[in-house]
Amino acid sequence: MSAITNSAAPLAELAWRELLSQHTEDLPAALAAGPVSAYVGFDPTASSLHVGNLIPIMGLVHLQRAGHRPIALVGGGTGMIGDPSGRSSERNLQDLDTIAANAEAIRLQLAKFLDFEGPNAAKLVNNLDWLGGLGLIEFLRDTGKHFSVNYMMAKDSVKSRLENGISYTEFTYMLLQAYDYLELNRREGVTLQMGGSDQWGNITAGLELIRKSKGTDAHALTFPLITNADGTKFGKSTGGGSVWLDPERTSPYKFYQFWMGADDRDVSRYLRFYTLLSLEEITALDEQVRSAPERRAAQRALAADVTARVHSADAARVAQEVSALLFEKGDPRALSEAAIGALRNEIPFAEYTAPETPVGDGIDVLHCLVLLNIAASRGAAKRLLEQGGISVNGAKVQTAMVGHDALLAGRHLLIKKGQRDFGLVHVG
RNA sequence: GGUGGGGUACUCAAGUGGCCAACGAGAUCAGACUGUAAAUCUGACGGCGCAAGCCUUCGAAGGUUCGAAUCCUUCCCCCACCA
Repeated sequence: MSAITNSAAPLAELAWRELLSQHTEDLPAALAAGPVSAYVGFDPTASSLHVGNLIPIMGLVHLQRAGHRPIALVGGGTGMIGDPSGRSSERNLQDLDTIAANAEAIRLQLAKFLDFEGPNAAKLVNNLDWLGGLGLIEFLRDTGKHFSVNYMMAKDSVKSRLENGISYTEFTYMLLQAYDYLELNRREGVTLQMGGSDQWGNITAGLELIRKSKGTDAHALTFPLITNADGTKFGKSTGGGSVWLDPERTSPYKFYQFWMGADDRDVSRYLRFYTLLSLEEITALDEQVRSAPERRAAQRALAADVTARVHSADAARVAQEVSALLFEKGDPRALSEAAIGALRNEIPFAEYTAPETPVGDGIDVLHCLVLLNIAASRGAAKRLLEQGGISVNGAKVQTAMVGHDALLAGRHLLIKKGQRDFGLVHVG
């Protein structure tokens, strides 16, 4: 997969994909000169990466495809400090065990994107390995000495926090990141660090440190911040929660649906960002968005591609089939028992248990909504019902009770909230 | 340590003794319209409850009062300036 083709190619590729924010001037020459080792850092603040991390991951992927060597750094050490970049308030510190567990989980997720075999095999490192045993005196002598406070205060990440306060700990973050870069430069010959555009300041601090301690140059590259056309934050599901790469947190079906829901105005960019489809293929899909937007061909391609990469080709196929079942087939009452069996694994499912104080005869739909976690409380469920937001087996319902005769094959109820939130209940 | 300002629901932000579950905006959810899109309009938006109503909330704990987010006391935290 990673035959060395044209080492300078990734820049051209990143450029047409609109993934370049800024980079150091002589980076093109460095990439053209031969394989380069490049790294991106990931914060182990959660036990899973989310779709917001995909851009830097894809950056590594493109680099590796062009024959360079990608290194993913898990911030087991820096994660205990917290990066002030892009944040308005102080972080909560996390304990060691949590961070170690998170770092390991993230490592496994990254392994899905990068090739760890071959001449330019990817590598995973954890900065706890060198930061953990770093002494304060040593750090101040060798690293702190190279930075003036004036320089540090001029960085955006610090400047924007001066009004509301920033702890000494977070203030020091950029030095630790700089130290990481220097350390990787020494250990692994890394000469390129990449990251989101908010990382520019931290990355250049690293360049500074390498230049001052070793007298050699290194490079920086940043990716643009991703925005949605409607101004909302990228990477939030319709429920407002993050879209995670971990199937336990965000099911493959939900994940697939997240991409299916992409705005027409965004989908072309997302194809460039998050898939490896060629410019020709994407241009063809763009054309389809223009001529037949209602077919959502681009969204389908996007969802299928990303789901397959993050989960598996199988998971993507199942998500696709389930989506077709829920959105494209006519009457749920015609669903076979086998089809319902497949749904059970993909959408929220609950065994029905009668509420403690039954309101009437039959099956209590409000209770089902609570069981399925589709509604937070019975009161919320009731409001949804009153507003006509609830369908059972494809038909709107206005009453809280449905008779047992409504049950589908295998005694199930298919419940829908709004346009696209489904749940399945089995009545024993 | 001193002086002044501030801590209100997911976020921003009104509210200075009863009309406050708390103005408004954003976010979110639902409905109409649609294409699983956008925009627009409508409604909902602390919890429980069919309802009447009950319960919990305005940094924390006490107190005054028939009644407090609003007044008093102590404490915690943030910001600015001064030392």
